[in-house]
Amino acid sequence: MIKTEIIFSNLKRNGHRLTKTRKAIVSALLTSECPLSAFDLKARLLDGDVEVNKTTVYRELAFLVKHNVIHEIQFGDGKTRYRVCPDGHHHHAICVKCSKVDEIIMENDLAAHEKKLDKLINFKVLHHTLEFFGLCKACNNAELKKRAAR
Amino acid sequence: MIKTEIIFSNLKRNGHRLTKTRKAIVSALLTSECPLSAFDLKARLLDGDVEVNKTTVYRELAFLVKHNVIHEIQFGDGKTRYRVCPDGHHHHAICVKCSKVDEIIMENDLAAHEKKLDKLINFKVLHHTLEFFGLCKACNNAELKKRAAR
DNA sequence: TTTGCAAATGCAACCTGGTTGCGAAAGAGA
DNA sequence: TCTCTTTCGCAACCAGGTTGCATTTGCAAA
Ligand SMILES: [Mn+2]
Ligand SMILES: [Mn+2]
Ligand SMILES: [Zn+2]
Ligand SMILES: [Zn+2]
Repeated sequence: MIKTEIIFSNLKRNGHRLTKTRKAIVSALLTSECPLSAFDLKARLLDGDVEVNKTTVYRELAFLVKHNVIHEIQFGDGKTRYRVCPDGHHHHAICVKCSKVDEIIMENDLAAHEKKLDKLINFKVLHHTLEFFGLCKACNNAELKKRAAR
Repeated sequence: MIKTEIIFSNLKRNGHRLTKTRKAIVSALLTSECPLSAFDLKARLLDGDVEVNKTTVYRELAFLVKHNVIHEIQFGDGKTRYRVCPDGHHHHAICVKCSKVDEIIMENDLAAHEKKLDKLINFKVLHHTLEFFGLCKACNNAELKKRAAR
């Protein structure tokens, strides 16, 4: 069974409706290579001939977050982005040129640092965010080429 | 020479004016125990009988960021916060209850991880953000007491 | 000390991302 | 098909932040 079907049947099983908006948003987020903002999403739905009001988009996103289907990501540019909940915790490598986003999974995450925080200042970590900003392969190559041409 | 004087004389030396707003904002950020939003700042200036228009606050903050006196911090709640540039790179431990913010300096930061990113996916890291969200000592103690009382 | 000018300020209007109230439309089980 | 909710669209709203423009102010040269 593909991921879309799993999500849809879980929602159904929990007594939620499968509206065209709901299906379209989940599908769009599943097929997107990077997290989407509400605005991005609205545009994408329109590409697939599903016209939805922005209020509906926001409400549907809130619904899907509440039911653990998707989650929010903040890149600090004032726009909340969304993606389908991944199987595990991870971070992001965000290209400052083209905005491409890669998921980063760390073998030994920051558990040791979190324990240290507890010991040193009695701070009990509930969660953390770690984002890397820089140049993706393509953008870095482009940059190098430009520099070589001079 | 105290930090305030160093900052003021640097600004002066670079041909910038020392307006009452500028001095008040730098002083407020220097004495604040945590990063302040534009709104927080405006309120604090008013406490010190310095009334400033919000536009002026934003413009002054932009000026100070541009001249490396302060820098922005994003905690993902839609408000940009500001603090005086610290001497080095660091992270934050943010209490989800009382919003207290502690600076965290890591002995061996994430340089190894950044190198790995380069090797594995050719991503050139320019900078990163790492924030820990959880309960500060006081809030955690309060929580424990509450639970014990039941 | 006065004067001249660029830098800084206040105000009103604007922008963007996101939210709310409410009546109308549409899922889905009976 | 009927009925009960959930969901939808619309218009109005809110918060954080920005812009254009006319006025004021810091400060240094005269
Ligand atoms: Mn992690
Ligand atoms: Mn670091
Ligand atoms: Zn890129
Ligand atoms: Zn706290």
